[in-house]
Amino acid sequence: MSESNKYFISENNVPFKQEFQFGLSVDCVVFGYQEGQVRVLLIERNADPYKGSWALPGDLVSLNEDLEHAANSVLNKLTGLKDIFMEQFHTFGSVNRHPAGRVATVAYYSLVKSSNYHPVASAWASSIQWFDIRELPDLAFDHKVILEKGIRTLQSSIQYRPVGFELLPLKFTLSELQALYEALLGFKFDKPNFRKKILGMNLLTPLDEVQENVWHRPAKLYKFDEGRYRSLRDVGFTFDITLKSS
Amino acid sequence: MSESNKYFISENNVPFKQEFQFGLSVDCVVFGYQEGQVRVLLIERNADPYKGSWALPGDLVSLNEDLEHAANSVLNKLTGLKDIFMEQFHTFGSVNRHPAGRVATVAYYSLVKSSNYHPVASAWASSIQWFDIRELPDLAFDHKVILEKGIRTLQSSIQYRPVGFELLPLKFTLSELQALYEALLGFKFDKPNFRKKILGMNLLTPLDEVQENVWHRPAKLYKFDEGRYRSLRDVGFTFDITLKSS
DNA sequence: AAAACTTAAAGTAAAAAATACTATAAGTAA
DNA sequence: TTACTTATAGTATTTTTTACTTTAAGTTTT
Repeated sequence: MSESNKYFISENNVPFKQEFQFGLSVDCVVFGYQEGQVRVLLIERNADPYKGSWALPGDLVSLNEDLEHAANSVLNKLTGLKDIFMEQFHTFGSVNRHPAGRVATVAYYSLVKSSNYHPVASAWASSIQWFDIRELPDLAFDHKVILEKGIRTLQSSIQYRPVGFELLPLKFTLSELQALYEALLGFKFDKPNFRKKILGMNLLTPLDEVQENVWHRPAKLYKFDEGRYRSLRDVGFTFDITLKSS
Repeated sequence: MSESNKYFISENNVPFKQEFQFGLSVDCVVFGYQEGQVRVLLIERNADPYKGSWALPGDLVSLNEDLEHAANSVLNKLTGLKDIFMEQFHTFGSVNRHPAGRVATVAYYSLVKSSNYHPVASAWASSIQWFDIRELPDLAFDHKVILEKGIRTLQSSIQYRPVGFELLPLKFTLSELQALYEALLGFKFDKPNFRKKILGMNLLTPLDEVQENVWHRPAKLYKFDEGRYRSLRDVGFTFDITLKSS
């Protein structure tokens, strides 16, 4: 490539040199939490390439579209989900990752309460399904690699900032919060110590209510202190706690 | 965009729909450490756009080139630096970030001992210079934003894994290590406690040598325990220590 | 109604770590 | 010899972590 015309622009203002023949796509790793289970949202492709395969929701970005916008609009187009906050975590750009040409993909992830969302397959998704992250099907393109990196990113992110506000009911028990952490991180904690750790963060406000309709001693209900939650999320903290012992 | 020909490929196997008119670039944020100072490597552009401006070393990726390769080869082409391990940290893809068309850029960062490297301007870099990260010039494109995100990424990364092996001389004093941490994080530690914390990690091997040619009491020299260093880097840890008190 | 069972939650003792210092040592420079 | 500078050991207090034990509050079974 000669330098002199590297940035040459054609008359209709479209660059046409070989450097401008990339495709750019976004892929969304949407994690859904419900009752101790972490799942990820996959679509079944109804378009080539990889027609019939499971894949992450994703698509090519339009030339006049920002990345964040593309991520949300693609997700909406394929699944009906709207207004989901997604965070970029990595870009995958191997030369041969896409059969139709050179396509780099920017991957986003998100963690939502799956009971709040009811995805509906549309566009070139013939079906759509939550999969337990421990039981994944084969995936199109390099989506397996993307998804695995997404899982690692999720797990490390929750060590440095609080989770739960968007995932648990408004009022919840400490055991429910513990189950959430255990599902996300994949291991168990000692119950009394988990309680002390969490309570010591001043993150929770105890309520004057207890569980109902349970066949054992009802647990006290808590809610998040929203101000404290936000400040911890922004400042960050370190969640390190002993593993299982019970 | 109609679905039927979304992945249509022309006869010479080049996709030509509007989705394949992106440019993709890489930009390198190379941090250099030397004697308590953290600097970043910038080039002065000798090509349009932004000719004459300071910028991060970076360029468009070729169609048949992987991202990591592009990052290293661009850096080498512009600065002469070779074999620098760089880590991807974010992709910037605003619609109008590049005047020549739609270009998304994948940003990489690295941290090296600057005395080991002697960058030489070449290709479309008319000059090259290390800048103290606290005194940055105006930058081309959105490089200021990229660089600032790079600094934040660097600072948070060193809280979760050890640094220093590649940045300090083979034999170093605890004060030199402390100066490194203070420069990277931007604040001071209590000296005795820093020593205890670091020594308690079993990361350092004490040597039977002391500093020479200093006009005060010579400090003991240490080296990194390479095995321990690697395992801490892989497993991760949390470096949290009290701020200044001296 | 008592006993068995299940989960919640408080408490506690020991160990480890963090914190804020003080004191001392080992050199150079005046 | 004295002042000065930096290194480094030490220490006492507080805080946190860890690994438990005990007690409480309910339901279900007998």
